[in-house]
Amino acid sequence: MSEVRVRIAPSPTGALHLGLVRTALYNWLFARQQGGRFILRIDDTDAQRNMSEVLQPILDGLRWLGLDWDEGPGVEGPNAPYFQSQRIDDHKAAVARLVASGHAYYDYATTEEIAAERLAAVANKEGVFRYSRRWMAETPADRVRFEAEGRKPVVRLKMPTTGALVIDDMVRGRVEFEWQREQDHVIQRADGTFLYHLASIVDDHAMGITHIIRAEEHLSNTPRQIFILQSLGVELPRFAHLPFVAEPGSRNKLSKRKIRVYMKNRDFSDLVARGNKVAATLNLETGPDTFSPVVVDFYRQTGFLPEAIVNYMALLGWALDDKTEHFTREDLVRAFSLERVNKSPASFDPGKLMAFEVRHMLALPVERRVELCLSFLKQAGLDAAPDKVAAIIAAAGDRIKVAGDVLDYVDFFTADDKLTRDAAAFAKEMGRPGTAVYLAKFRGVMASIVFEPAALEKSLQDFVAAEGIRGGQIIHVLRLAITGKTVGFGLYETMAILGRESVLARIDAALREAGI
RNA sequence: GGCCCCAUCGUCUAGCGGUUCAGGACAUCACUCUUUCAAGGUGAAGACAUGGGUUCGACUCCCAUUGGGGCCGCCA
Repeated sequence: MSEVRVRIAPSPTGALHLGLVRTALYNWLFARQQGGRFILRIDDTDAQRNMSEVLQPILDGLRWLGLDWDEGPGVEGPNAPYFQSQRIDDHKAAVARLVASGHAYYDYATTEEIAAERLAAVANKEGVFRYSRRWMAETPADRVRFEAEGRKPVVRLKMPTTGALVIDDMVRGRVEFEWQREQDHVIQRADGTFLYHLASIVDDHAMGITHIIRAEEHLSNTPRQIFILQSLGVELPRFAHLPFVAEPGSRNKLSKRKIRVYMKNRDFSDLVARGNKVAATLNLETGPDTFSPVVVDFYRQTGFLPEAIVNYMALLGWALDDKTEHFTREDLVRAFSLERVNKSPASFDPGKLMAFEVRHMLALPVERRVELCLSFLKQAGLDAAPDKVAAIIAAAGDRIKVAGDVLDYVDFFTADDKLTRDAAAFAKEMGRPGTAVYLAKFRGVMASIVFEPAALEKSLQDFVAAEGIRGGQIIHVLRLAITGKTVGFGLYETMAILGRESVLARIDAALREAGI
């Protein structure tokens, strides 16, 4: 049994799309589990410009997710080069062999002539269009004759016209195609360049790929690739065609061009809102092509945990059993199998992704969470003390779902007299009879007590009892005074984190603001 | 239009002929707890697309229909 070798072969498009992430993940898991190699090849074309600009986000995204490749850009390996555009000698040799063995031919039809045949086929309701091979050059003499007419040749596959191809797909099982439905596909253009289906399968073979695990959209293209391999007299790899990652709440393929439609999904728009909040605080670029929940960079920039995304994406089309959901990367490597990959498309559910994010975040040691949050506070220009951040994280509980959420609490670090308050809520509370007096009085009490949650709670309760009021009459105004908000975590924890000095200063500022 | 693929709660799924009036998770709803917001606790609602077979028995096997998706390029 030879070593398992799998690959992903993205074309560089400037962003790492979730669909590619899922394909990459399944390839990676399969390779790691089988002790094989995971290869990254870039299916670029000569025409592509600004290579590093369009490639870098994909490389960065894969690395961030921990999907490290054993061969490919940046690590190289024995099958270099890992860019399709640099392997044209192989493609050229393959086409030459195909022509020599009679499995491909020079075709001198013009695009207009082909179009006319296709049109006629449609008019006759023939179903499949099959090229007549009228301008096929069968002998060198034909070539000379056609060229004398000023024609330029493409190279076409001479597809079989009888029989059927049976593919034993690792996720779909037996799939059958009749050869007569297949066309004489072009594999080399008139200008000498090669087409994707030729280049891709030739590269796969040259790189010793044993399992081609890719999206379902390639299933219909498999016969022509197998024909090429068979014609070359070469061993076939196994195929596994994965279902699509679909849109939220639908079976359509997830696309980065339909963000506006997805925004109708509440979980999706919540996700975007969360990202935008972080982006606004940090002045991040929020172009729809890069800062979108369909693209991995969005998650990195808003402070998601890569392990949460990996866990969630693994379950989008695969399940171990009826209850196991929480997986670490190691768990997945151990448990994954192509046999248990589902056949039907799985729609991306932003709400469930968030649930995995929270679970993984809570499972992290506090120091690690502090570290992550600290980096966001730093990006916001705050020189926060780790102790204080740790205290905030402890008090916040699962309110900090993604590391970027810590920016909701920048008020803990702003100057005491610079705090902005929810004016309407503050005015409403201060409007209640006696409130200002209670606030001022309790300020006096706090000047001399220990600033710990338990002690603070006791003194507030004593104060409430002594004054004969209900807790709510002082608690709400106090929260508004020291945080400026009506919502937040436990009041006593909040006060303890701020410390006596800040709390007193903020109450003073609040009283001043209220004109007292 | 031809071919290929797919079909269990809103979503992700378990189920590989009988132990399932279909189990779990996310979301939803109600109640509860409560100094706010979360969280927590308790509970509820919610699915085998349809029609034929096969079988003693079908969510599970077969066929058809319907619905969804994909591929049919001198795109990748």
